Amino acid sequence: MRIAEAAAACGLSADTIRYYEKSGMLPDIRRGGDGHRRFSKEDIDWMTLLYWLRETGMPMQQMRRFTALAKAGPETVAERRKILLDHADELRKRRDLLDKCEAILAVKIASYDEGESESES
Amino acid sequence: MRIAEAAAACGLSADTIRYYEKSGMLPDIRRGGDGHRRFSKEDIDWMTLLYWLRETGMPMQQMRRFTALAKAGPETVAERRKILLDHADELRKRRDLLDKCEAILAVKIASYDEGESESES
DNA sequence: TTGTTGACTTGGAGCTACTCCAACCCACTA
DNA sequence: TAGTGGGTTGGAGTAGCTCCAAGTCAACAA
Repeated sequence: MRIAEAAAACGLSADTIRYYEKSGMLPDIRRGGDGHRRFSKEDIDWMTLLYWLRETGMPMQQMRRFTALAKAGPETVAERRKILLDHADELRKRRDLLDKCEAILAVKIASYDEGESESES
Repeated sequence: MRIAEAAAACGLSADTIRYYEKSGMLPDIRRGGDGHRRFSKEDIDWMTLLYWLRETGMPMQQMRRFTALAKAGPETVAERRKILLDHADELRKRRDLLDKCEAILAVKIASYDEGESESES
């Protein structure tokens, strides 16, 4: 699979995929005789996971660590598992944040509705 | 109120407050005779709102627009209200994203638990 | 055979939203 | 008078992309 198709499949842009490769966040990607990247099913799965991790704010440093562990072999599963568990924890915190902000916005919007042409806060 | 106290009160760092001022995202901040910024209760309220908007991913451009409207006077309340409503919508989308990612992580973690020393994906 | 097109390559510049730092100023206390 | 603790500005550095120029290569059309 070429980079354009891979990008469509995993959600990352072609530019981002190249950037992630340079930054050591991808497994070693095969090249065709033309020097172009060829992505396997496993590569796509990996990038799809990275897409979700990024989309929900995992820092690149952690993604790099995660990739390094995956490259190192199956004996690193425990640490990889912990990284994902920690991230799931982060997600819950972020959701709480969103909820709190939603409440604040609701109050602010309500103040616009009431005050209408008098409050300036 | 000086900048350190203001930072503690609104959640933004002193550096970020200065940066936001330079970038036109704050109302005009008073200065004391020493040239130092003095923040009013209203300034703090404004920055606290910005803190939440940023924390939940509102782009600076939109915050600038929002500030410009607030400076322009009460006849802009309708548009300000719309900005906040739109952002509340964004928050809901982001929460859906978080939920989806949590589900994906759960599957991945489960695969680590089962495969334990055989799956490599 | 010779363009032309289209997908890819690399390296590097530009962007957002900070964050940190150097160099400086001023008020106050010991 | 020296030191400390606040603040000031301007500018450099960072993360994580995103875009672009210049080039390569394969395939197809005239």
